[in-house]
Amino acid sequence: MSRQEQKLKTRQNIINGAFSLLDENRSLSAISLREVSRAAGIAPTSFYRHFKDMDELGLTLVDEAGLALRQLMRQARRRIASGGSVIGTSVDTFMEFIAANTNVFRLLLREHTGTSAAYRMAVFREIQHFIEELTDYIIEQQQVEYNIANIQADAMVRLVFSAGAEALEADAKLRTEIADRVKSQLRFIQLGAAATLLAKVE
Amino acid sequence: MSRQEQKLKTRQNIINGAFSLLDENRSLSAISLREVSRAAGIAPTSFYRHFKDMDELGLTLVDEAGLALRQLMRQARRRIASGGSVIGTSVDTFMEFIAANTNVFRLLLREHTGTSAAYRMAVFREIQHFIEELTDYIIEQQQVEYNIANIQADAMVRLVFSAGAEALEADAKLRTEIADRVKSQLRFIQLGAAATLLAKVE
DNA sequence: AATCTCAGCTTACAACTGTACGCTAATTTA
DNA sequence: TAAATTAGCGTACAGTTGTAAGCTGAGATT
Repeated sequence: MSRQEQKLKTRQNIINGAFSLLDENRSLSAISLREVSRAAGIAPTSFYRHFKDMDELGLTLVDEAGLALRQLMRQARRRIASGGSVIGTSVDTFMEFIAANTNVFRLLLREHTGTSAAYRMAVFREIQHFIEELTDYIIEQQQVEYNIANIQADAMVRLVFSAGAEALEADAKLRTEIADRVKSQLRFIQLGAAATLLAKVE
Repeated sequence: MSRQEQKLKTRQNIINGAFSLLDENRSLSAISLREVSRAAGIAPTSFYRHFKDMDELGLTLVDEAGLALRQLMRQARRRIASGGSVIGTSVDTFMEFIAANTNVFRLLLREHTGTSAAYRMAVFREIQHFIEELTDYIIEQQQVEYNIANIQADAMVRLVFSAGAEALEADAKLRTEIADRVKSQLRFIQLGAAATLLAKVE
């Protein structure tokens, strides 16, 4: 194996090791450089050959999580395109994502309100990106003006994320209840936004 | 001063000291027993005369925060009763609360998705309580059935909390923008819920 | 083949943590 | 007044942390 390949592999070991430590009771600020190194199978000081410090690793992890989020959005669209209700399919896809990428979602959720301003802003940017994509989609689908679509998308994303947070700790049965509830809530918003639009046209 | 009085005072010093440490970059799990003791002006080991461990102190802090939340609800009601729009007044009162009790709100927000299951559940209960109160209020005001009122209240509380999180890091100008946006979102939900109700009646 | 580069290692240290143990001094109780 | 209780203190210890310093050996370059 070439030197470059080996280095990339170790880097990935560090990233995977870090994600594996981010379970239900550890946040980024609670995992130590030494732990991550241990999980990656390297000496603590070797960590510095790959990342300046834990903050740099943390931002890398947030980036990876954002990437996963964008893939999620693409998958939801694909499913809707091949015939599915927009709200129902989106929420179901999101819930599946959470179940399959628990630690990734938890990272976003936790660092969104976490103790590092840099992480908070990084997560904030990823979520804003998500909202913007949804805004475009709503404009396209419902022919609404940007402002209303954006407010609507913002509310929807916040509710879905909040429901996701609750779903993280719920069993299968409770999860479908949570999913049903958030679907109702998204419909309320859709209806309300449409009504507001009509009122403006009059 | 009697022994009992002194003890209560020291206990309060510990609680206040802990709150003062919970600024924008420290969570409950990130403040140490020694720091809290230092802030309270006692020796580290004296801490144990008041709390079994940091977890017990943490739960006490969450309780205090929940108390503040209930007072907030009462104040909003009073203001609405003396002539104010429900949504506008509620949001404004909430935003004032956040500005005046930043660390209290931050505690709730952070521990809601934090690393301790016990804290998460404690905060969850406080928020549920908040949602229940709002549900009753909506039923009373809008004569809606429980189920719809509860889903509506749930969405409203989640959006307001989420907006509050954003407001924590915003300047005055951005804060009013956030407040305006969340007001629009709450109106969407109100309209949507009402429309859903009508559809059911038909 | 000789030299350079560099990922990873070992050792070391100062700083901080929670908490066990036993003491003191002052209030409370008998 | 004598005895009991207890809030708070000082000392001590083992465990963890980040990271500085310098070495090694193998891949890369010339």
